[in-house]
Amino acid sequence: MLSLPSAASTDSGNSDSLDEHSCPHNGLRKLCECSLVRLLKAGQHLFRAGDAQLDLYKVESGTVRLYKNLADGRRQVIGFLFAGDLIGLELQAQHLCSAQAIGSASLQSVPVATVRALACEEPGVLFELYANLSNETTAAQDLALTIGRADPEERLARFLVALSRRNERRGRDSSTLDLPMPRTDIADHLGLTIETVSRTLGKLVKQRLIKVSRRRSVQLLDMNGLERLMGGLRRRRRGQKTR
Amino acid sequence: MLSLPSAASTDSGNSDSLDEHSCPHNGLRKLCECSLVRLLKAGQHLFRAGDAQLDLYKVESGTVRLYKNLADGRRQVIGFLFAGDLIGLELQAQHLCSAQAIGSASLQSVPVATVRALACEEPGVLFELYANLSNETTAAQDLALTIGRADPEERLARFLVALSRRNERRGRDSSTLDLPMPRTDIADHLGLTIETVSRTLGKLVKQRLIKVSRRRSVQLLDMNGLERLMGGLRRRRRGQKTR
DNA sequence: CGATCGCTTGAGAAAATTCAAGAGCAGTGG
DNA sequence: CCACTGCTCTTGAATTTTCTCAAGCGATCG
Repeated sequence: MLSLPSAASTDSGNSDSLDEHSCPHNGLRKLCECSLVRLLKAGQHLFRAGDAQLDLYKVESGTVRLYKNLADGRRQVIGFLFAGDLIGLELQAQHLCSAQAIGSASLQSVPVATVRALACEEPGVLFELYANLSNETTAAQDLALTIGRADPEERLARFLVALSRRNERRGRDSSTLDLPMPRTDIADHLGLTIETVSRTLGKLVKQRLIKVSRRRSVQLLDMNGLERLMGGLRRRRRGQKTR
Repeated sequence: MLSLPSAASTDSGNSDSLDEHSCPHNGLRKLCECSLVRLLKAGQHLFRAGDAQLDLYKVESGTVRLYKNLADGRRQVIGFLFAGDLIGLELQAQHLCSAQAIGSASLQSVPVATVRALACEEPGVLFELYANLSNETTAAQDLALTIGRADPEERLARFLVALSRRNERRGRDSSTLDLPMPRTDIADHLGLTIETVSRTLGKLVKQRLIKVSRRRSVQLLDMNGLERLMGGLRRRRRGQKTR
């Protein structure tokens, strides 16, 4: 009864660093039926960390960034959510991340109480939410791997390939990426500075792995090369142990 | 009906960077009743990334590390699991992390099929698993913040405070920590090298924030100081923007 | 007691950040 | 249509941080 994603690719770096949800079927459609629409302008917050969680959201259009802050303002972008993605799956009493629109966005919202009620009477709904939350967990863990152990080139490769795979799953062109977010967001997502992001993108261009047009559009020219980078077969330096 | 953790502390760095699960009540107890016990020796794997997920586990004793690898062996430790923690909540077809015992450990295991069956007939079970998975997600996101935006001193502080809060929740002494994992694990968890971990612990000692005994036992001498560090009120350098 | 393993410490090297311009693009209004 | 202005992004040079490499130390175990 539990519909589990058969995705489960081979090894490291397989899953999306962006929260990814397949098109809702059965149960989730029902949820959408009782939803209200919420429109956000560029930069507007959907909610902030610490706010009570009142609703579960689904992105209809636009892009939303999820992020956390340290007390002095340093920011970690946890993920970018696109059309079809669910926000607020944690169902905690209070939000632990902030969610903010990049450009203008529209979302559907369903009160958490409604979600719970529906989940109680229809187990399929809860199963689907569970599967989605599970993907979110995986994405966050992959992000930790990316940030914790990959160098800037690898981080960018992982980020771009993740976006590409996402496109693929949605049946869109996997080699043409639109980056709706500014470089600051990419930097804060990958644990780098904007300068390093810029320079590193430059390196990828020089290696003919990608092509960047008008700053926000990226062509992936060499998928194999990017995936090799992403996997982390680092040209090893001096004596590096292979465990 | 959904029993949500009322935890939800104020802001950043609130939640545990270690997967934390309150004592199972109601539903989960039932799961435990149909469990088998599995014993692991030091260093033995419970499963590896890519293995089919057959069971859901609960740590009975000992410590387990969850980790991911890049292709060349670089490792990111996602978290440490202690007695009471659940492993395998993602319920994906295949494991996406590896799980390995640190020292010897014992675990209870329940076949995933059994979990699903129980979850179908008893919604409370699924709700509890959901809440636990939600905590795991939060932990992974916090880890991303830690690794992505905190300096080594802050990372260690966050790590130690997380362990302390965990102890507190379990009703144990929150200022005496036992670190069952070697420095390599801490380094791979926090995105540092063992040398940096060692030096940074030294700094914390010199600041009288902690005391280290016999390498694996840590006394937290100044909780406020540690929490200040953890929050990230960084002595700001030159002109740092405050957003 | 010597060996091994885990950890610490130091010195030098590499990498990413910081600071400071400068370039490219978009939108505005003359 | 074209300056003008503001913003984002890129590039360069210097600095800082962390990593790397290499010992050294201290326990624990045959």
